Amino acid sequence: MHRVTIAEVAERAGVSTATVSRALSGGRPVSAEVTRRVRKAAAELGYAVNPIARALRNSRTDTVGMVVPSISNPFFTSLVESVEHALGRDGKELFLCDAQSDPVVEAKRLASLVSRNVDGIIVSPTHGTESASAVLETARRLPLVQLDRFVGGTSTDWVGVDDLAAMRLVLDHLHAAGARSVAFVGSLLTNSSTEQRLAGFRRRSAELDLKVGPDSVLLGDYSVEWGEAAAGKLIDAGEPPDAVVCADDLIALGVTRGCRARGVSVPGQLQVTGFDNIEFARLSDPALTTVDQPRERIAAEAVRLLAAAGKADAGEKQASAHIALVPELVVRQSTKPVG
Amino acid sequence: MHRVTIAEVAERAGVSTATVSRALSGGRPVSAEVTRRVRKAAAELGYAVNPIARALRNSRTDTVGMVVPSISNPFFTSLVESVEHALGRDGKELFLCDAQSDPVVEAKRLASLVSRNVDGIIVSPTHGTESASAVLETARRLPLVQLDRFVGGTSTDWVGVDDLAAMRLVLDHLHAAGARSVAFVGSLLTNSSTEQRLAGFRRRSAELDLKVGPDSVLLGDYSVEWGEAAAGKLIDAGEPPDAVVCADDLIALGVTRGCRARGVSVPGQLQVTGFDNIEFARLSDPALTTVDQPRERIAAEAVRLLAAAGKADAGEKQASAHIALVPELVVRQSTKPVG
DNA sequence: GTGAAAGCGCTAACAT
DNA sequence: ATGTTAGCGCTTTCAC
Repeated sequence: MHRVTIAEVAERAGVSTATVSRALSGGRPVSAEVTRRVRKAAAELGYAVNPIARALRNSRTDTVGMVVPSISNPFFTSLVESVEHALGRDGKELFLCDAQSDPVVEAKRLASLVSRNVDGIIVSPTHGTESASAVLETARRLPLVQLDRFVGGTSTDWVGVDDLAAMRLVLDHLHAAGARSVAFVGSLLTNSSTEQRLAGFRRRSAELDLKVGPDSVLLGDYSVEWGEAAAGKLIDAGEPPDAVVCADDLIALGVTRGCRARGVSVPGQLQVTGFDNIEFARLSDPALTTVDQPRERIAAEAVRLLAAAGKADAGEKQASAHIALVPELVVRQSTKPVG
Repeated sequence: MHRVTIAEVAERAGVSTATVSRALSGGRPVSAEVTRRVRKAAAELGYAVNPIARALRNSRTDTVGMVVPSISNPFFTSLVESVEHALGRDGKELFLCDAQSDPVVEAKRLASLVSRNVDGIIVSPTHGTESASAVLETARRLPLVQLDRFVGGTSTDWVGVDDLAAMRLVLDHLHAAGARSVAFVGSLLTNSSTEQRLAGFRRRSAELDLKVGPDSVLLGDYSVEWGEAAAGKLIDAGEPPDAVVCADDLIALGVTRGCRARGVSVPGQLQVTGFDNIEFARLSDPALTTVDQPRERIAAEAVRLLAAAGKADAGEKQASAHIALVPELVVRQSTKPVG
């Protein structure tokens, strides 16, 4: 139950601890013969570096921290998987934290990651304004990339999807599928995703001359329950729209349920679209037409930015990058087929 | 961009570094006056302990590692949430790792957690046999609790659900709901969950004199796709059973879809049950009758065992505990109402 | 109750 | 190419 240290390897190989360090991890030249002896000794003893000692010495941990708003939201877990893929290629590990949709918890997690000397942080902020101070403060101390969502003063790197382009795809499709009046169901405007998507929705629906009734923009939260409630409001108010555009798939699944509960057929009487393309979007009935986020690409860009920031770190802050990737529309059965 | 150290706090408070350490974290007595001065100095400087230095010194990290088979399985993410709750109460943090359903990745993650000196590990092994060596090896070095699933030689602590009791609940319900022939759809017998559940299924169906056809036990993996395929096999073979018992909710959702695709009504012609009670079990149509796992309780027990093992660690290994909690049946619309 | 000093395991200067 | 040594920031004897 005793941990093998570098000193024991050194003794066994008949060299100094410095040489062991260099032979195993160092960039510095060590003779082939010695390297071989050291490797052998290390293997025999079952030596593994102590990352804690190394981190204390190097102030580098080869670990990236990630904070997501909610680990139970399938979109974020799929994003986590993609980030792990991308980091794996660089030999880095991921320290994942759940903010539990609470900016206070989020701030704690960020502080904890900083104090643990992670090499960089990937965060999708829970709240558009309340998360701002913690995120910006963290960004002053460490390389930080915002993913998907972002907070107010966008002075940090960000990677996400082009929400405006996404809404163009969605509305163009609905227009082609015969919709003439549309509604939008999102979360309260406390995060950038809904904000951007709503802006895109308004702009494109105006351009296409799609009617948006006065009570046709409903904001709640990212949940099935809210989608269900929103569908109720739209239908019970009379004159429901031809189509409902949702800010994420969970909401869209709820809207679909709400419609069914009230005997409104989807897509027959009312078309529904989602956003994110989570697995259940494909599995629900009717399968959801939605916007597919290029997760792997998003994750890869984020990891790249983080690595770049880590290197440039010495040479003071460089200009921050905002990378908006263009998403794809996945057409399924919750919207009408287009000629 | 400079990190405040204990030395600076000491200087400002006019005391030694040892005193600062004792005043802030130590159990040792420090005069009230000095404590106050130290606290003040620390606050003014914005001091926060460096967990890495502390860990190197103490070989304790106040961090627990957790490894789950798949972070995209909603059951495991909900379990993670519960574990976080339980740990939060002890002021510990969670280092979460995804094994990507691969024993090789799992072994790497376990090794990494060990080398990072986490105080203990909670793991739900991906594989009943292939995970065994890594899990047992890890358990020799650190307090370790298996959650939900477990590997072969159960010489470590384990917390989960009483699968046999669960199957009794399920089959008793189906029997009361009029089913006379039943089938079972699970994953290959490479993990304890399916194994136990299948054993419980066989025993109770025999006791109740429920018919289990020769081709009525289908094993694949924990996925919607497999459930769908399995439903196809059962139906296409002719003489489908009255009810299909599934080893988890994802499979059950798939079976339901498969039935619908073939025009078999659920629960009219065929009843379906799941296991876990993930969120989508409630949301699917028809809503799924399933076994609810007492996640919070499972998590709390796991954390308690880990803490106990941590303390007892000095006094050599104590007997390991196997805690099987009794689950509840949640009756919804995928089974027929009972008188 | 408080201070001085050693040392956790590692790596980067600085020798040689 | 290799060895010697200092020190990352903290806690904990051991003195007083």
